[in-house]
This record gives sequence, structure tokens and C-alpha cells, in this order.
Amino acid sequence: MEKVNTEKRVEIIEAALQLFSERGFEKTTVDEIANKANVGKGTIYLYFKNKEQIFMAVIEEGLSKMITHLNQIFSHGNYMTQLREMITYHFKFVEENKDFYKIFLKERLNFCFYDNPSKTKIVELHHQLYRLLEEFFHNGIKEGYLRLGNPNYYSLSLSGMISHFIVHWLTTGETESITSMTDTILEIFLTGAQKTK
Amino acid sequence: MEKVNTEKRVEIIEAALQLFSERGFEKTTVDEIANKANVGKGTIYLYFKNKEQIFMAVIEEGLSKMITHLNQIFSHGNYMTQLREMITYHFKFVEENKDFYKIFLKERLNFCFYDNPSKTKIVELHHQLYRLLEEFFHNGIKEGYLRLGNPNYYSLSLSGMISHFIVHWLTTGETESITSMTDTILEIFLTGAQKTK
Amino acid sequence: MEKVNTEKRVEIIEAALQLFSERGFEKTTVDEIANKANVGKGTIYLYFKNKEQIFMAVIEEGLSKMITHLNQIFSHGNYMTQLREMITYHFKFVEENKDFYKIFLKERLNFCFYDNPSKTKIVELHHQLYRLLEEFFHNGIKEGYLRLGNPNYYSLSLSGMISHFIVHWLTTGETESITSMTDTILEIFLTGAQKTK
Amino acid sequence: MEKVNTEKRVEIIEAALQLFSERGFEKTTVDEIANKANVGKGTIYLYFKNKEQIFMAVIEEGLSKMITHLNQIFSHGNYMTQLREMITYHFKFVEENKDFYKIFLKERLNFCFYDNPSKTKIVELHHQLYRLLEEFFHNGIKEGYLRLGNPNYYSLSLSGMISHFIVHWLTTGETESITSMTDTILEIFLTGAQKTK
DNA sequence: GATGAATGAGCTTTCATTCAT
DNA sequence: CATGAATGAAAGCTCATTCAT
Repeated sequence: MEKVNTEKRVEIIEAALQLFSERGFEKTTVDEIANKANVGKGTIYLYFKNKEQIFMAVIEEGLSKMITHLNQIFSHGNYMTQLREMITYHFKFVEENKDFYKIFLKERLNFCFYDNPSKTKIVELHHQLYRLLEEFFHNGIKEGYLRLGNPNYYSLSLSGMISHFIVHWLTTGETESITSMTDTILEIFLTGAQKTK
Repeated sequence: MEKVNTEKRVEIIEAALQLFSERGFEKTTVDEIANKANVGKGTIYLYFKNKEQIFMAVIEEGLSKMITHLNQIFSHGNYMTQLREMITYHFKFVEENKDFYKIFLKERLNFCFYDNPSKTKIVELHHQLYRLLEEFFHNGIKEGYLRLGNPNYYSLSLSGMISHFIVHWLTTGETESITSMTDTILEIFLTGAQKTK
Repeated sequence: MEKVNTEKRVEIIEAALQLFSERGFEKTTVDEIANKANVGKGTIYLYFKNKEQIFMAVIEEGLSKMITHLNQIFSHGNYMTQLREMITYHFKFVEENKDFYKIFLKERLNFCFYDNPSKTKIVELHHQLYRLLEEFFHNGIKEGYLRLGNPNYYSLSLSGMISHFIVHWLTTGETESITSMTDTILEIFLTGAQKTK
Repeated sequence: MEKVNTEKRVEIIEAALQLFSERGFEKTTVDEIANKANVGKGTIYLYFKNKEQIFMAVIEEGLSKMITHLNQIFSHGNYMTQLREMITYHFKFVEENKDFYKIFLKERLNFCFYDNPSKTKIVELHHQLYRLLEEFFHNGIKEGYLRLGNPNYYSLSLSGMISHFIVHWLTTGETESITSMTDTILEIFLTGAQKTK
């Protein structure tokens, strides 16, 4: 019933992405998506089984992009460069995909509850992202760049810092580029906030 | 039209809190809230102008609780104790107010868009929380506990770490108490993740 | 969710009965029913779970009426009088409940397929009607009024004759009262069409 | 716009016949018909103006078949043989055209309302069938096989008996061949159900 | 104050029909 | 001739809100 990737499908996803991020899933109507995508309302249902599937496709799209790029970053260069680039990439990504990131931040909490088959792809991608970071921090310890410790805790800490800076940036009007925060975060993450004697 | 605090109002808020956190705002019906609160559906509209106002009240309630308690923590004891207690308190709070915290995490992003008069109270409280933490970190620097730097960045970093650990905890089944994470977070925040020679 | 018998419920059933018989189930919209019944569309759903349940209620209503009356007829008088009255009653019933009878004639074929719980009541009533007639003809044989034979075949034959006369009457403009057909049918049923020497 | 009989047209009618009898007219989609007939959806509209016309063609097809065959039966043999064969033919027909007969039984009631030009063909055929039987019973009286009386009443009586036996057979699982009912019906129709002294 | 029956705007989804290829 | 992607009117149903009691 659902058609494969075509120009129309992409247009629908892009329209939906914007609207979902502006008004949220529930407050966005299929009519609005159709209008913004310049397709008939019925057309939407040629490409997606229902409104929820559009949402899933939107998330999938964004998560896949993130994973692909992180994999690229982690595939060459030395560790510290990768660390810095990972942070910068997050900021660049959010600047370019503000809409997706807003949705992502809101929906993270629900990913775990996605049990029905139509959502497993999302859960799978989210796990992939999680494991990618875990491995990265695991390597950091093994290669002697990071202190001994649970790599997941490092992962959660840095991710938390990054996403919280982003939340702050998004909610305070997105003045200036947020990429300039890279060094700040890197320093706090690596050397901590405590005054050394 | 809106009545002041009474037992009924509290019951409505508590019922709504639970339902909103379980199903989200849109998927919760006023009927359900009325049932759970053991009041008539019409009664709800004696205490709240509309469904959205219930939501606002729920958020207000939670934010006020947090602010009150943080103020208490910051009012006595030495700095490092306050820092540790602040983290522990967050964890305790989320354990006791899981429902509210979920909503809070999701809605944070929207606080900035709350322009209409009915939401200013929320924005105000959110700012208060923000300033409270800013001041706390500002003091940490002034009193020589924290390295020189922008107190907001410290605030964002630690808040991000805390909330991200909570997200992880919430989405992985809430096994064990999360308060045990206090030391882990404190250490990473204070001394960083980098291996020292 | 469904309210019990009230004036509104009755009005909805009556409006639906008319519309269903005029346009058929599918071509009748809930809006139309609501309009004809002078209630809001939403009100319909206070009394019926969905459109199909209205239909079921309509059928139930009519079948119950028929069964009740047939029971009355079969409860007193001698056999031949009962037989005649039964036929007359069918004609009177269809004259007074033309709408229902049309629906009944069309839906008979589907009664057997009504497996889901919401329809068992209908199936049950239909069986009741069937057994009532079977027993009536069984008695006719036992009491020596009817020739030896399978009572079901007599039941099917007479019912068939009656309903076909009704179909004819309904489709040819319902000129004159159809009750005048009672004797014609009775005679053919009892003594047959063949010329006796 | 409508093409004459071709293989494709026949396939569409046959597919529609089956689907209409299974799900009814409204619940059958043009897509389904197209799929079952192995033609493109657009192709259907080369052969039929709209969905309703497919339905009409289905009915026409079946009625024509019945009329043709009844004419054959009535064209040779003696009267009583013709009578018996007419009944048997009905049963054989329904066994071979169960789908059509179900639709026919349901739609009979509407034939009279078919006023618009697209339906006159149906009405015409239905009248033809009616007159064919009327004439047959008229002859039966004239030739001394049947008692004096209105031939239409005999026609309605026997037709009613036959179709009601068929309804019963269709709704009770179609166990055994229904053709075995021929004698039963014939006897009741000819000699009646009343016990003779 | 408290209620819940009543409402209709508004939603998602379906599907007969068209038409460019 | 044949097709199926595209369409939007129209349907069933939900639910926030009102208001007579």
C-alpha cells in the first residue's frame, strides 16, 4: 500500500517535519501537511498508512542522518579530534535540522514505549545511536584518553550537556551560532568545573 | 471563573498530572480527568477555564515545588554539600514526581513560546528556576569552589547531565534508585572525564 | 457508554428506521439520522456505540414486536383462527411498519453471518421467530389440522408466500390494503392450486 | 463511453458479481473489482460509466440468463413437467449462481425504484420475468391443470415458496443440494397443507 | 456549587472518479 | 486501449465546552 521513495514522499516528510516541530504531532492536521507539501490529502495515504507513519518516517529520516554522519566522524582522525567533531557536528546538525531536533528532544522519552511493529525501526535506530556513542567512549578509555570509568556515564554526561545547551539555545531565540559552544563544553567535560589548587 | 485552591482543585490537578504523563496532553480527555478526580465533568470548568489551564496548573505546581525545595537546600550548609544535595534532590524529586518530570522534560522546549497571558506564570517560574541555579553557580565561582567561567555554562552542563541521566533512567525501566548516580555525576562534573598524567 | 431507553433513544431509532428503509444502511449518514431525530450528531454516540449499533437496535425493535404479537395470537383461539390471524397480522404489521419490513426483507440473508457479539441478539431473536412458527405448524399436524409432513416445510412455504405477496405489494405501489390477500393465501396454502377432478 | 461486450467486460462483471455478493455493493471498492478482474482501475471506466453501472450489468446478466432458460423450459414438454422443471431450474440456478441470487434477493425490493434511465433495462427485464410466469400460470388454468383463480396469485405463491426455501438454504449453510426440495414444494403448492378427510 | 446530557466543529481516513502518460 | 497516481468530497466518530437542572 505504501509507495517507495519518490519526490512526493520526500515533500510530504519535509512538510510534516516542519509542521510537527512547530505545532506538535497532535495539533498538526493531515490537511495542513497536504497543503504544505502541495499534494492532495488523499495522496498522503498513498505513501503512508496513516498520520503516525508520517511521524515515524520523519524521525527515521533524522536519526539515520545523524547515525550516518557520526559514523563518518568516528571513522578517521585521532580521538580528541573525533570528540570535538562529534560535538560540533551535533551543533551543526541542530542548526540545519532545527525542526527535527525539536521533535527528537520531545520524543526521546517515548522511544522506549514504541512496541508495535511500526515503531521498531525507530527503536532500533535509537539503540544504534546509543551503542555508537558507548563504543566511542569505551575506546576513549581503552586508548588512554579518558579516565577509567563506565563509558555509558561519560556518554550520558556529554550527551546531556550537549542537548541541554541546545535546549537553551532553542528556547532563547537561537542568537548566534551555537557551534561556538564546542570548546566550552569540551573543556567542562574533560577537565571539570572544580577549581584546582 | 476560576476558583482558588480547594480540595477539588487539587484532586483535578493530581488526576490530570498522572493522565498527562501517561498519555500526553492531547490524548488525555477531560472526561478521564473528571473520572479520575471523582468530580463531574462540568465541575472541572468551575476551576479551570479550559483544558489547557489544567495543564498550566500542573506545570506550575511542579515547578513551584522544585523551586521551594532548591531554595531550602541553598539556604544552609556549605557549598559542596549544597551541590551534592541539589543533585540528590533532583533524583529524589523525579522518583517521587515521575509523572511531572516526564511532562516537564517534554514541555521545556515550549516554555519559551508561551506568550499568551495564561502562560506567563509558567515562564516566570521557569526563569526563577534558571536564575536560582545561575546564582548558585555564580556563588560557587565567587567563593572559590569552581573554576573561573560563565556560571550559566556550569549550570547548563550540570543540569544537562542530571536530566539526561534521568531520561536514561526513565526510558530503561527505572531499575534501582537513580539517587545512586549522584556521586558519578558529581565527579564527572567536578573533575572531568579526561585522564590526567 | 450507551444510555438506556429514553425518549431520545427512541427518536433516533425511529429516524434511523425511516432513513435506512429509504436509502439503505450505507447510504444513510449519521448526520441525516441526527437531523431527522432532531438531536446533535454527538448525541447519537451517547446512545449507540456506532452506526451499526443503531441498525441493530432498529432490527431488534421490529423483531421483538413481531415475536410478541405472534405469541399473543398463538396463545388463544382455535388453530384455524390462529392461522388466519397470523397471516392477517403479518399484513397489518407490514402496513404499520413498512420501513422495518423492507429492512427485514433485505437483511434476512445476513442474519446467519452475524457472528460478532453485537449481533447475537438479532440472531437469537430470529431463531426465536423461526422456532415459534415451527412449533405452530408442528401443533397443526399433531392436532390433525394439517397433513402429515415436516412442519418446517409448511412454515417455509407459508412464510414464503406471505413475504412474497408483501414484496409484490411494496414494489407495486402499495395500492389497496394488502390484508385482503389473507383469504387468497390461506386457500392456496391449505388446498393447493391443482384442479381437483 | 461504454464499450460493448468484450472479454474484459465479462471479467469485470464476474469479479464484481462475486464481490458484491460477498460484501455487498457499498463495501466493495472499485479497486477490489479491478484487482479481481485483473485489469487496471482506469480500465473499468472504459467499460462502465460508474460503479453503479457495473452493478446494473451484473443484475442484467443474471436476469437475462434466468429468462432465457425459463423460456426454453416453457417451450416444450407438457405442463406439469414444465412446472416441475421450472422449480428444479430455480434451484439449479441458485446453486450455480449463488452470488447472483443473493444480490437478486436483496435488490428485488429496489427494482421498482429504479427510475433513472440507466436502470430501465433492469426494470424491463424484471417485468419480462414477471409476465413470463404470469402467462405460464394463466396457461395452467386455461389448460385445466390449475384451479380457476388469479394466475398472479399462483405465481406469487410458488415464487414465494421457492425463494423462501432458497433463503433458508442459503442461511443455514447450504448443506446438501437444494434441488431435492422440488417435490416437497410441488406437492404443497399443488395439493395444499390441509388434512383431507 | 455541582453535574452530565447535549452539542457540533473538526479530525482522520476512504474511495469513486479523472486524466496524463 | 490501458493504466494507476492523484485527488477531494464525504463519511464516521471524538471530545472540549456549554448550560439547564
